[in-house]
Amino acid sequence: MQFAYILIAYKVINMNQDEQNYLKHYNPNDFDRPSITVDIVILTIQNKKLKTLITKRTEHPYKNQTSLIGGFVNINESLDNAANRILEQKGKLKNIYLEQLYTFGNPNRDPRMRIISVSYYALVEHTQIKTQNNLKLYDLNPTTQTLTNKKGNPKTLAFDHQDIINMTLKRIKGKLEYVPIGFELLPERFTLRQVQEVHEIILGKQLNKDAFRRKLLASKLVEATGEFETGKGFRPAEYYVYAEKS
Amino acid sequence: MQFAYILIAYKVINMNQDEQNYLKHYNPNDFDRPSITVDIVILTIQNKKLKTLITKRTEHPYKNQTSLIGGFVNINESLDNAANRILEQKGKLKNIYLEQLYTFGNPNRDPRMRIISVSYYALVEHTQIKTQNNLKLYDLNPTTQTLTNKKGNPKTLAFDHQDIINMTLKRIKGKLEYVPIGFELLPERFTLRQVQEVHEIILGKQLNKDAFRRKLLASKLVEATGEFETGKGFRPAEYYVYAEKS
DNA sequence: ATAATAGTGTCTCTAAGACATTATATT
DNA sequence: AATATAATGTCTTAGAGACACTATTAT
Repeated sequence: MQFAYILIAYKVINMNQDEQNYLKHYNPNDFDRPSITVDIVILTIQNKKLKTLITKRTEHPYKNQTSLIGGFVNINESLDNAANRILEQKGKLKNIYLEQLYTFGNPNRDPRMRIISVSYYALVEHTQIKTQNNLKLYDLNPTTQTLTNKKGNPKTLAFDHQDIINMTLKRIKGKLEYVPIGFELLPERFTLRQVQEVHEIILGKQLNKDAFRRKLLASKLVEATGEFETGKGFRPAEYYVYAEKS
Repeated sequence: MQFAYILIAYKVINMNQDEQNYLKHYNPNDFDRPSITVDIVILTIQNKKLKTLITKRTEHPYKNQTSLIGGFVNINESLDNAANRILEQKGKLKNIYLEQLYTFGNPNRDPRMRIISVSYYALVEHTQIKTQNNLKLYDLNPTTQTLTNKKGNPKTLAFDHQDIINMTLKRIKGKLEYVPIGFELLPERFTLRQVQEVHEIILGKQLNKDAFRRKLLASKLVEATGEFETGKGFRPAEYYVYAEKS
């Protein structure tokens, strides 16, 4: 199934001609190559808890086990495009905050063959998520890094997907410590208290309210709208919007 | 050159038997697959300047142009192992601090075919580097992100290797802002002034001496040895060693 | 003695934390 | 009016920056 081509090296005055010739005779099948997948940790916050969107595998290997949303990278699409496509096709999510995390390449991480996984994490406002048969939100405890279903039962994941989740948590915790990134988890208009809540949930610890507000306002990352909450039995908080750095 | 296998799905009581059967009929050649390389940004500090180890390509594409040290990932080795192997074979460096950076997967980043590059950066003490014909240290200005050779002439890199360098600089600057990571660039015994110099060189700005010392000592990351510099025309500084967090 | 840097001590300034006070909605 | 939280103001505390001063070596 594999052919070996003999490459004849020669020098010509015109380097481009030389290079073109080389490329014409280059056979990509000369080497064994791994397959590439993209796996995505989709995070959201619902009922003041961190959750992640998980699917159930319908095929071998790890059939019927829970796993991250993922799929193979097509030969002609970029990694980011693949992640967005898979997010749309398998996660039913479009235009979502997405960031590349890490590439997992242990030779035995998939029993079928050598598969390298480029992992991403996505942050989504929870109302955008449409759960269905095969697409469920599980609680993710950011401190213990444990996944539990609605009944509170712990869930183990297929492949090395738990490692991917662990690294995601480490990464976003690290980011949160020095820059606020929780806006993608909130609706377009949010109160300062909500931003603090997101940070507290992910970091797993209480934060100082006054200092948090001062720092957030000083960062100029949020902008007051002049609009206020309604329906709460206490003084309404002002709504803010995310002001992308100009 | 590609065969399509027909997979017959059937259920058996013994799931493992079922899965084994599936794997037996699984053909990895059913899909087109990209090739995977590892590319490494090797950084060091010499004569108070940041430098990077660069090679000259002997083959097409980008023949005779400068590029990062890199190579293909073997089908049975992990990404980290591949990086270490390539560092040894092509960079003549062993047991070096190495960290995965980012995975570049633009479909057109290599004119030969689809090649995805998992990039790493390495930090090395400069005396460990053996430069030779095809392996040279070039100055890397951490502010302008420009590469220059000994004569001060700017150098352009093959492929998207300049992007990889840019991201490396961004990453290590970000890391340095909140945690000292420069020890890998220094000899085993170093003075506090040397640590500060490393930070100043990479960040491209002067740092407060008193605050830097206080913070570094408070971090418990360094340990005094009781030994001192000699041969300097002024008060000798004490040597410290890196004390890995216990 | 001089030059040059190491290392320490102290004052100032900034920002985080703690706490008190006022403001404003629903019930 | 009672309640609960929003938002602001002030005091305290911790740490960074600035600066001065002493220590130590080679020349």
